[in-house]
Amino acid sequence: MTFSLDTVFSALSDPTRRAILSMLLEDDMAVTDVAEPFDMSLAAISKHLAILATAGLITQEKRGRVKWCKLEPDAMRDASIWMQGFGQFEPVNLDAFEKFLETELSHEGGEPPAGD
Amino acid sequence: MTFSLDTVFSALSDPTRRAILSMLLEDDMAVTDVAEPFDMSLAAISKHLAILATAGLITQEKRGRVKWCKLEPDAMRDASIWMQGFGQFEPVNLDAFEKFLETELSHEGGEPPAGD
DNA sequence: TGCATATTCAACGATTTCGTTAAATATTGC
DNA sequence: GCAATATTTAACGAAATCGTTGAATATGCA
Repeated sequence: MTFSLDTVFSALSDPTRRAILSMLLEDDMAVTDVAEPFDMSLAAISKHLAILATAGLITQEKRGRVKWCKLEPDAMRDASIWMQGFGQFEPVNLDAFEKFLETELSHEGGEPPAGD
Repeated sequence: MTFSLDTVFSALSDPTRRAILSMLLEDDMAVTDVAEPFDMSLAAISKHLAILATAGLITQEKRGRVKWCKLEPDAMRDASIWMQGFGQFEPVNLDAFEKFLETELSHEGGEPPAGD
């Protein structure tokens, strides 16, 4: 499944939504728990989550009365690649490079990425 | 100079603006020439360029009565790094890696980039 | 000086975005 | 069934976004 650069970049342009994505990096979370640290109504957070879901950046699965939010970083792939087409982002790409190698090594076996 | 993720992602969320950035990948351009392929008023394009400039994604320099627009891909650096923090976007990072090496080599002498 | 070219500014309207509050809808568990 | 919990929906308002048109403003050139 692929999502438009429009919706992905637009979703990422809001600081609340970026903060939510960072939180989900740690673990899946229920809507209420996502909302907790923000000084904003639950309804507002619910809408932010809907926007993230539309962009494909998260998925939501309802178990019982709780809706769990799960990060889907693959949705950033196209956007990330698009940006990479513009160049090299000089000094810090050394970090990116290290990270690159790191992941390459950790993947050693070359397990196939979960299909999307 | 660093620009906010808010403004960068927001600037990138519009297809017209992304198209403009792609055009500028080829060469610097005057405002009128940027506008030419679009089915939109010159004033509208002028505003899009202002948004790109505010985000740091382009710079504009007036020479005579012509304002030249220049791509500033470095402004994407922070945003790109932020995204990389979410993962590795597997297959295509090989391309990114090749590009990385390529630039490393082409920089061999280490010419200082024009200061900004 | 005066006209053409290059670009922006100002005012406007339609639409979207971001937040609010209050009410609706599930779902759980006694 | 009833109360508590989890989440969304609806209606609203303020502000931002995206485009338009028409008038300014600079600059180049004969």
